[in-house]
Amino acid sequence: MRSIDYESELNPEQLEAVEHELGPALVIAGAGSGKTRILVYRLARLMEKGIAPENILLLTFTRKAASTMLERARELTGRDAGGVVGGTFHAFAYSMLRRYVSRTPYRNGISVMDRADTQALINMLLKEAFPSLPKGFPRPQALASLFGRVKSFGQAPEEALKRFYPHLSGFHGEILSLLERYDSYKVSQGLADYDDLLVHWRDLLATEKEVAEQVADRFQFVMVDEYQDTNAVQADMISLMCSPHRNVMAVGDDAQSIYSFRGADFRNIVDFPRLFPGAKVITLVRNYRATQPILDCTNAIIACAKEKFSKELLAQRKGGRPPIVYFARDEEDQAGFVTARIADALGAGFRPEDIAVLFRASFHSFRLESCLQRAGIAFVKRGGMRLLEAAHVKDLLSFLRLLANPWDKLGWHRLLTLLDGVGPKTASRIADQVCAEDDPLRALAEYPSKARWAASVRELGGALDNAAGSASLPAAFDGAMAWYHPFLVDRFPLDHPRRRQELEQLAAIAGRYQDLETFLTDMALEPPENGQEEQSGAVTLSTVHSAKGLEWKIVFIISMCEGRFPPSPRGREEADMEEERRLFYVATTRVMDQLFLVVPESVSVPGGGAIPVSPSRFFEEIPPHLLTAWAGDNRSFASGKPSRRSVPPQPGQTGGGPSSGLTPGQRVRHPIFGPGVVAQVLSSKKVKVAFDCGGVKTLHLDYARLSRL
DNA sequence: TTTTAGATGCTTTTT
DNA sequence: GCATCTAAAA
Repeated sequence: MRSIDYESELNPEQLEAVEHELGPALVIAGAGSGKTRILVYRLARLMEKGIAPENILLLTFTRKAASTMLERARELTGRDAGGVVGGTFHAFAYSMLRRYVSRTPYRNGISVMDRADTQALINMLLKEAFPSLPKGFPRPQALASLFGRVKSFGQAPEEALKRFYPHLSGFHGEILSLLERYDSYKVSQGLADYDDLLVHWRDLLATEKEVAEQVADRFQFVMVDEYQDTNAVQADMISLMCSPHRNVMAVGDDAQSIYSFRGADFRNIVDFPRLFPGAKVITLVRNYRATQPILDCTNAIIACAKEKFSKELLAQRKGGRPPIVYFARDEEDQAGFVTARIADALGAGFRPEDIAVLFRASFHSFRLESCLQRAGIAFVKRGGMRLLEAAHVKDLLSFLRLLANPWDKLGWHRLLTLLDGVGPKTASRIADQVCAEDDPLRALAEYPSKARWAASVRELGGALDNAAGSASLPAAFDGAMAWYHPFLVDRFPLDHPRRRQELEQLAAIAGRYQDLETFLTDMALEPPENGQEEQSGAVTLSTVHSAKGLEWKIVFIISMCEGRFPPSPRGREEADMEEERRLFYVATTRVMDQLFLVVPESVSVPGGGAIPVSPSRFFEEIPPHLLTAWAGDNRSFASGKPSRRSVPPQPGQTGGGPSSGLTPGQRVRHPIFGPGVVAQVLSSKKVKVAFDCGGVKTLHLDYARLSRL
């Protein structure tokens, strides 16, 4: 076994956190300050001190984070850390609920619903309650997120409604009764949505003293990662599980709280010392990831946050270059710029894995994706539409789900409506009839009807019945594929080969499972990341949310304009802007060496066409001298020619163009660097400007949007 | 009455 | 691209 020299491998603050043994502790770990390192080393240290792995609980944001940390702890100590229970709050709560299922409202098993199921169920109940939706009543999607919000608030639903949805006050009664029906339906059908897993476990801990004691006894040391993204129910859960021994260490960064839309409240982290009086608070600000010019910028961004634990990151690395800003004419130009710079970097010896492009919302990268494809640059995309949410995957999973639970009306509905001539009405009728039987699968196979769709209905029943009898999960999967394939081709004439491939990927994943139930649960709780995730030789494209906790040498943040990042402020509150700022902070703290901020001057709108947009408001929060404007050519990668930029002169601005008429001494304003004076005219396209904020910049008039003062 | 096709609208972010 | 809405066809 290797002995670890903690003093030399950790800085003093890290060491303090790692050596912490008993009692509550809160570690405020700034971005890049070695947060994972602390958790891993502390895990190792606890085991070294003789704590049994079984007595340690590690709650993380993704299962992957947990398994990575366990693996690293194992490498560090040479001991098996496999006894440590680690995973997401949801997965942990689910496993506990299963253990104590007899004490829960659920009689038999619990199956986990994913978002699509949740949506479908709400839709069904909504239609039952209101055959036609009252005017102004929230739509199914809005209702689903409302329910989630209300339940993760952790208090009486009425209170949550009053607090978060005052504008719906006219419907509160209806919403509450719908919520009640939704909850009781799930219990009666053995279903649980994400929030139910947390809420039921919390309730069990709160009401059954014996359970709480047993759990506290089992998990004597609890570590919580990403504490800033916990919601009220999760905080309750921690408090209930840890109150006997108080050996809980929460690690997080209030500045990186970006999940309030699903009930996370960064005040949890601020309140931790109050929840656990006497908690040791350790703050880590030494940043090992980036260089000071980058951190000056990120510090400036987060300094504008209204509520936070104040801290400034300090670079431990020397040198470095400030972020580079590029103004793109439109999204095509933006894509071309990023592609060209990526090609440059690859040419300069960077590996594709060193590079990432980040954006606020998944669809922002569409243009870039096709541009990269044309350029022959491989990429993987994280975040956005999950494999599981694609229609064809849902179809196939519905088939499998019916094998596990033949009374799953939602599954029936989905499959039956695929059949020619069967719409929602017919599907519901058949589902109701079949579900009343002891063996719904067989009942469908023998479904008596003379309608023109009767044969295809019986065929579906036969396929299901057949697959149900198959020996293994892969065999059942094959059965599902055999039945589904004709529908796949019919429904997706354009891209069914691609979709088929995805289904085969899914089949490969399913092949690793013994048991159908486990497979389905895992799919809901920890969906596979888009296919071959850690694929080497590929640049990463990612939403900012999915980039949390990761780092790259070169990072591009694209679509840095109003309406994209932040998204249109329509009906949004200041609190949302605070979260947007934190999100921007998360994005900028992913970078190690070079950060590019790309600002399109126009973006395309759904109907086709483009509208002009202004740079993101967050630029106003960064002192201009901390940024550099891109001064090189933008070679359009596809054509190999410099892209010709003809920016139409905008009101109050000098257009690009040779006759910009700027002369030394002229006062100008730059959207980012602010006011300044022209120091020297280098060519018809280039001028040197001395900015009032200090700093002389050479600006390319095609790129810089200078306005005369 | 039910189904379907065709148009429209609308897109944060995720366990 | 997807889900929902609307108007025409079975």
